[in-house]
Amino acid sequence: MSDPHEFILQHISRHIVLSEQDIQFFKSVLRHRKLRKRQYLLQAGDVSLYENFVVKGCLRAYTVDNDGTEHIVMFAVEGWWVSDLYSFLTGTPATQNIDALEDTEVFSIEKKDLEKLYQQVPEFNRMFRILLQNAFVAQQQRIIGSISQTAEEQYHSFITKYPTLEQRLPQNQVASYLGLTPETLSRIRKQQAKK
Amino acid sequence: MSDPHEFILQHISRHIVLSEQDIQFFKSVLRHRKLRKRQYLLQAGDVSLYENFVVKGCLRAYTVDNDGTEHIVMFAVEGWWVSDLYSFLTGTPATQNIDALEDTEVFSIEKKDLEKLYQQVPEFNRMFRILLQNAFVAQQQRIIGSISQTAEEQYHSFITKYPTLEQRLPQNQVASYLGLTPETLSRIRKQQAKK
DNA sequence: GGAATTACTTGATCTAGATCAATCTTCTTT
DNA sequence: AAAGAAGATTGATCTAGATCAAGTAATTCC
Repeated sequence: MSDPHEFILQHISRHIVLSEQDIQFFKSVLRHRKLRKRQYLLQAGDVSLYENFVVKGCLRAYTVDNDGTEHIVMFAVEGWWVSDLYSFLTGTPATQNIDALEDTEVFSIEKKDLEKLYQQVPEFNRMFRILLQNAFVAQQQRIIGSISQTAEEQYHSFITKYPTLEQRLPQNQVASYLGLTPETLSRIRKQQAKK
Repeated sequence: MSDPHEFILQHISRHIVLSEQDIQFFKSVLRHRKLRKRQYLLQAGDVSLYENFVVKGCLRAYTVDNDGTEHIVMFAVEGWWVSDLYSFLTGTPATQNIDALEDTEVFSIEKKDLEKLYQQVPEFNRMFRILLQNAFVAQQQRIIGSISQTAEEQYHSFITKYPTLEQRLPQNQVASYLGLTPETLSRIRKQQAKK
């Protein structure tokens, strides 16, 4: 499994079955890239030209508001796809930044190639349909949490849902994902330690 | 366009092209239903057995928290699809309620039929992939708004994004969608009227 | 068409979480 | 291994929006 192609093909085979020919074509559109920790994969203002699959490491997509505060849109670890989808679909400048929280390896697919892929191997429509359904459900839950739960409840949901992420991420990144300040999250953790 | 089948077929033809045979099969899996205002399409606790397309009227999907407060997950007007997707996919009891804010007509597709549809007319994978991409983008924006904007900013974003919905919905429903109390929304509107 | 729900408004008060500030700890990088 | 940067903690204070309460305006429905 040290071969990165092996890893992505495994992932895909969970949802669709590809012929040897399909696999060859798919591999041919993948561009393998390595990012150092803190390196950008996408900067707000540029157009998101690629859909990216994380092979190793961890990325974050985030926006920066008027007073310079970062707000995390999503994390992407091994097996996740990430881009600024709106920018990718429309060709308009990205509002999101994507950078590496750890040294990271990705496969990137260019938009034109992805379109070709959908045509030549329509099964990929099915795969992304399924992945997007799952993302849709997760996002709805995050929205409901965000509008109906206290900070403490949201944090608790987060660690139950993503126990490994919680281990792996700096606390301030989790705070930003939840829409809290690092101070508030620190206090919540202190509280919980008592129990 | 008074024929409801005409309406849904029009919508679908924006994304995919169907043969006469495909159309016949598609129509055969649609169940047309009418709901009175306030009538449930789905109650939390029941399994979401259908994916529903709104032909006429307006639905809301919402959860109810421990103190009985409702939180709106989404609205669905003409041309939108709605279900408790998690329940629909997994067969587990729904956490969401769906009911009618106006007298409403929908087409419902049973899960088994939808699966058959994906098999017999794989183009539907493509269509739902595209619709889900759009939903993904919209939900990301809602999440970012919710964790980074003030109540006033969120309300402003809402009316710019959904001007017709804003007209059509009771104010307290909009408040609930935004995660605000009706009192707060009322005060925001009063503020804005001054300007 | 009038009673009864349901929706909206306005005021007074409260509170969860933000902000500001200072210190401490843990990683990075050389 | 030491210096610097980034992350975490703790305390004091502030504030946006919630809650509680009471009244007014719209709808709904017999």
